[in-house]
Amino acid sequence: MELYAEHGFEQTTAAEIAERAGVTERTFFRHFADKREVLFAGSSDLQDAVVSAIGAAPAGVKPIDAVLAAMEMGASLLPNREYSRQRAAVIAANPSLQERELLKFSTLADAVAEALRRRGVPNLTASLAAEAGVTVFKIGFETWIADDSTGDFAQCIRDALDQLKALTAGA
Amino acid sequence: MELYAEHGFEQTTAAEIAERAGVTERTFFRHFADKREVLFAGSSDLQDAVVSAIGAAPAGVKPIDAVLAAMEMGASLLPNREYSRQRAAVIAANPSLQERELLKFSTLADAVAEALRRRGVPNLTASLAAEAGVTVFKIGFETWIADDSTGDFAQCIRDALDQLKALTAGA
DNA sequence: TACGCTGATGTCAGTTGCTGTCATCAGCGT
DNA sequence: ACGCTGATGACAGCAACTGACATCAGCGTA
Repeated sequence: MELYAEHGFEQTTAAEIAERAGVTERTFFRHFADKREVLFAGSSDLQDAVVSAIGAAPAGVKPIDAVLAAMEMGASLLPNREYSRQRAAVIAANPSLQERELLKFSTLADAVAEALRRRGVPNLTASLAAEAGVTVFKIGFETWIADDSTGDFAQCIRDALDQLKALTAGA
Repeated sequence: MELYAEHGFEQTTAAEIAERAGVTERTFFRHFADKREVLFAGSSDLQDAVVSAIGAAPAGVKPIDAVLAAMEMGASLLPNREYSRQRAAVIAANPSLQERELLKFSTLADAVAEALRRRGVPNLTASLAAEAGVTVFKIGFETWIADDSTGDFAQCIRDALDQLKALTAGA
């Protein structure tokens, strides 16, 4: 993060990261699949928590509500706002990092959909609920780290879902 | 596409693609930013069509309906189902290609949101409507190329949106 | 026709991300 | 003391890209 924020992602070589960490470049690539993965090390923890939260929801809870609760819970696992903002800035400055982040979200959505299906939610419904959940998480995150944001992350997510509901409500 | 489908994406070198095309490797990289971009050459056409479709919607149309119409229109620009299926299989077999596809969809969503804002749609609403539209496009596409699919692409998209509406409807 | 401009291509060298392979070495149980 | 195992270092190598320069075809113009 230090090197990426200071010199930019592309200008930072793997050798420099390894040197800063006091190891060899080869060792660096044993710990991280590639240069980008460094910024997404904790994403599997988030996914595990969200998936287990879905599984722990009481029976009878509607899919979208189970997903919302899981996302709010996952929101509490993120680092503080200042760090999140800096990390987001690094990612926003580089397309290949955006690609990786999108893949992580996509993988998360697939895992959420799978967790819903295990609860008996039909195939298409599970996929759509999962995608909707990830979308409100993403948009809620953007709102949260925006300069004029005041509320907490979970509130931002709820607001986004309310907006989505209003949007899709038939006329 | 031929080489990717035959030997796989990673097993195909840029030199081989260039040779097949009768040009130098350097020339190949002058036409495509990287190895992956070959499979996404037409994505900007799709984006342009969708964005202009949003702009052409009659005033007073609700955002979600304008987006739906634009997505149905964009659906008609894709190649036939057999080719789309083969291309999807190549992408599904390689994570880095999935990343690129996700980035294209994300860029499309941003462009759609921007087009909505030009129509006076509020910021957050525009983002959510755009994301919802891309989601139903993606899920509709998956349904369309599924083995047991019968209807056309536009119908798959409408079905996905109907499901999403049912999902987000309050109890 | 000769000239000069422009855009596309070829050539070549170089950097960097990433990988396979083998040696080394610390820790740890027997 | 011995052997096993997991982590690391050392090294060579491949392939994706990039920058710089030369070449060449086409094309308008004097």
